[in-house]
Amino acid sequence: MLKLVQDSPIARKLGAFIDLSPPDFALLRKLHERRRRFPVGVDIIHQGQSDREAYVLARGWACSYKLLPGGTRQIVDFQIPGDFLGLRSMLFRTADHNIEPVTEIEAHVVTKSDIEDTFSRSPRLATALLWAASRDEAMLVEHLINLGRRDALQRVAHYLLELGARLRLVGLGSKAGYDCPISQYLLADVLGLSAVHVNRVLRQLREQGLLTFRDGKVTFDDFAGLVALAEFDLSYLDQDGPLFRR
Amino acid sequence: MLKLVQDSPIARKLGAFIDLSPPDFALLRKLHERRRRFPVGVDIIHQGQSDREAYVLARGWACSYKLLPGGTRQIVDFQIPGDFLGLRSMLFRTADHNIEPVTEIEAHVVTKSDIEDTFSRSPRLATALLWAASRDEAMLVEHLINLGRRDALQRVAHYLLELGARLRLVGLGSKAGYDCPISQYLLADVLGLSAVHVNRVLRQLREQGLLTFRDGKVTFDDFAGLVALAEFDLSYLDQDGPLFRR
DNA sequence: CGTCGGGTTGATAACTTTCAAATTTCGTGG
DNA sequence: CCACGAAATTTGAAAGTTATCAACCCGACG
Repeated sequence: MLKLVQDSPIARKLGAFIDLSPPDFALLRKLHERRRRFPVGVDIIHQGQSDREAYVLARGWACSYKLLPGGTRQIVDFQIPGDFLGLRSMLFRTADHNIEPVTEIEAHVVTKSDIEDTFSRSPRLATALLWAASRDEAMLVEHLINLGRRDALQRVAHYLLELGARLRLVGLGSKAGYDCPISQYLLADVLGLSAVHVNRVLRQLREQGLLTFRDGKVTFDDFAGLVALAEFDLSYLDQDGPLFRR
Repeated sequence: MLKLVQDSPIARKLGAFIDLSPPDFALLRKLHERRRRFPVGVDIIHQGQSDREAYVLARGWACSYKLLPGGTRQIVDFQIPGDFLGLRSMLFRTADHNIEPVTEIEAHVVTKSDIEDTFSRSPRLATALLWAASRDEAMLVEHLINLGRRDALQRVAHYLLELGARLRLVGLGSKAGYDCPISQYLLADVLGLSAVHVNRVLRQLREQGLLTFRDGKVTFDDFAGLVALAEFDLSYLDQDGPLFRR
């Protein structure tokens, strides 16, 4: 069972920041008690809602998004195993965005008191949580830059590379590629492009021998070339191994 | 002196979230001890740097940005009095972005131990800090949506409205308008547009009687019309008065 | 004065969206 | 096993938005 916890996505991720101690694992194990399953397509958190519960994604993919009056939507990001869902809405009066499973997902419930417990019992783990939140924000910033200053080709390449790096961190991908259950429509909504254009860009990347996205799999055909094209520098992910050691 | 602290931008801002108690003011007053001045145009934090110090902006405007290999840059956001500078880079191995004063600024130094102190001595104030951080992230998300799904006209209108709302919160603006020391070039870099296009859009907004941005002043000529055009809904700023009361 | 940064404007080029339609994929029921 | 319909992908053509390039203007300042 302890081994199970060590292999969980959240432990892998936090373990990249601090060396987790046995008591830390115990706290994490407690998180694993309340596991809940959610079907595809039904919001698990939605704008305006004010219940105070967050989750750690254990299996499957989700996405956080906001709907605009015009009917369009912007996906803020996809969440993969080990990511938090709705941590910010726990602190706000009302949730300011929606979260929806992209595949069937399983998630662990995190309550406000869990967080408070963690903060009082394990400052180290608390630091790791803050680091995780900071890292989420850094990804948000990079995403902002993607939308603001990169053209569609770079944008697609950069985002798929980032997803790859995040998945590697939790053991779900490699430099060869990864399973990616998102449609071109979803990719369009996260990248601020139209689905049609995403399709064209994917073709271009494929024809240039850089990457193939087909049948729910992203394959990096030329990792180095892709990194160069996207000007991808993963230092913003801050994942070069534990910063604080025991 | 106590009065001075209560009127400080940071106290005004946090006061919108919790009713601050006298001990809270005392802690905030401590923050006000180390005040430092920085000239225009010289980075106070830059990418890759790893000293661990953050600031609370007391006077003037700053901006956080990232440079891209091509020579372009994306401004992540402008910071106004009461905002934190570099809180995230304190937690990261190395800063992942730059911060540069837009005007001459004065800022209060915040160290890691200040934060730890606050967390242990005043859980209420700590909550307020987390709220402030969450609010920053919510603004980042809204900014992302701006870049991803709004055209240039809405984008400019929305951002200038947001700045107005933020400035009102710290007593530096009204629904009539505010002083805004940023050039059209800077506005272009924060909105992911070219300076030329920003100029055209500003002209359009002016000619439609919506807003005037001239001589360092933003004037809302038709606040309601502007809100409608930008589909501006400030609930994401979560500033409808203290959530937690004493 | 002369220069320099910021603002303004016009013309052209590039990129991306929109609209429309064909094709493929895939789950489901016959 | 095949047929069918819905959803996702693919492609072309036209329209729209924004960037780029190139001037010109203006006030601040040495």
